[in-house]
Amino acid sequence: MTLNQGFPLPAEPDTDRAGEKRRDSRIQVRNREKILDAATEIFSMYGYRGATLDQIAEKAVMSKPNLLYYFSSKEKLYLAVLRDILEIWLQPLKELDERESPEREISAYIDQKIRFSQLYPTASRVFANEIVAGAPVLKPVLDSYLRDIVKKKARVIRKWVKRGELADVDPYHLIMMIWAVTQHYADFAVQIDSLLGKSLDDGRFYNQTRKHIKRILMRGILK
Amino acid sequence: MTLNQGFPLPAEPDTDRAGEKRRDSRIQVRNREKILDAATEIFSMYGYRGATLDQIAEKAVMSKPNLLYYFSSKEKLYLAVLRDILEIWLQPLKELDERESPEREISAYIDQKIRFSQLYPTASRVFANEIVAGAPVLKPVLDSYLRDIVKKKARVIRKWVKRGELADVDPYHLIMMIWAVTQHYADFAVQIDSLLGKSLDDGRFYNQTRKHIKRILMRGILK
DNA sequence: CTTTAATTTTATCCTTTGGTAAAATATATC
DNA sequence: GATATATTTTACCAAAGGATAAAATTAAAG
Repeated sequence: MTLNQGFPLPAEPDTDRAGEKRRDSRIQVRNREKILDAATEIFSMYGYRGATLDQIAEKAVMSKPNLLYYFSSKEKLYLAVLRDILEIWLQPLKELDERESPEREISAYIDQKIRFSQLYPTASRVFANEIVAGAPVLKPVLDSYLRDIVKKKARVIRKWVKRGELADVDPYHLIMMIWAVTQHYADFAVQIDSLLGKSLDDGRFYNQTRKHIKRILMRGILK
Repeated sequence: MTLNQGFPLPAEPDTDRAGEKRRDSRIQVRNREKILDAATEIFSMYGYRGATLDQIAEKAVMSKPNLLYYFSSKEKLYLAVLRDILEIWLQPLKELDERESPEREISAYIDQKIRFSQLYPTASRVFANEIVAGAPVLKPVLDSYLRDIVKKKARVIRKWVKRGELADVDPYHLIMMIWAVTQHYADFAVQIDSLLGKSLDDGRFYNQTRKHIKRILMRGILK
């Protein structure tokens, strides 16, 4: 468990293979992708420690040593998976724009988050797993990168409140509330399936969910 | 991974040791408790597969074979942990009473859920882990027991809506929204700590959180 | 005190797992 | 088509992990 030696998130396209010649042959790209997909699925079910390279290799239809040819260790592979996820996970928040109305912006934000849950449920679960586990790898990123972005966006929300366009809500709690609710539909999908027999794959259910979340939240925070 | 052969949840006080003599000596009780506590903590960090008996034994200050003297397998231990958790997890929902006002009842429900997050954050994380992993063990319980309770309580909420005491909300989405938001503070505690340097252990923060959640949600759903 | 039963320790087993070495095969370049 | 390079396979290894056996110790009962 000595995973984590600082996280080279933005920039640095690839942890492995620093400064090499002729990278990314056709077959490289295809196999790396195959592996990352398989790894995402396995990590989402068993977490970092619980996942095994054998499982991942099997899911990627590839021998274990062959997998290790592309990612030289389980840790490197996990980092690569997390890096991919973090990028798409963070994107939407950055777009909150104070010049627009909170109604429009927060609504759009919720849309994007629920979209993410629909499109990348397994990725969301890998992320959830990592955080629930205490973020052994991502902690540094949360403490720096995420912290900064959220602080910035909290300021935006506070501005809306001051302008009287929003009820007096705490920006941090609001953001976390949106995260909690939207991610729930990906992370706890099994539970939802048990209760309703539905998932976000179902377009009708997706829209119903989206609208419902938005209705309650927007009603709760708009003046 | 052949965990799960039906879940003997309500009733059946103990999976192991069915029908034995002289159970529960002083030392038995103490050690079982010590083990369950340690196991909860380890399972919450690594999930079922990722946790090891060595880690659990170490945390319980006990040799591995000694641990296995009390719980004859990792699986049995996990089941025991989950059973304990499920019991306290489910309790609050059962108490929703249609004869009272939704304002009062839902408010109380949120209070209880956030209380749970404060009192048993690691337990909450074990549960989260299990669900995120696809509920390999709890699926049967979700499909039967939980499903029934939630269905019943959905009816209560629907009644409130019909009576015009509540906005036109979908009961299932509402329940899940409450789950999502309240559990978030336990399950994603590291993230919250990164962003705010606070946790529900902090009484001030606990109350602020509780009130904030309630304010937004209640505003969102009351007429 | 003994004697019996419960608890703990020590030694050990077999399987799984992350990872390596080196041979074999396929692909690309000239 | 020969040569060099990239990819894949086969055969392993050492450590970790769940579990058992049996001896040693401690606690309980008479």
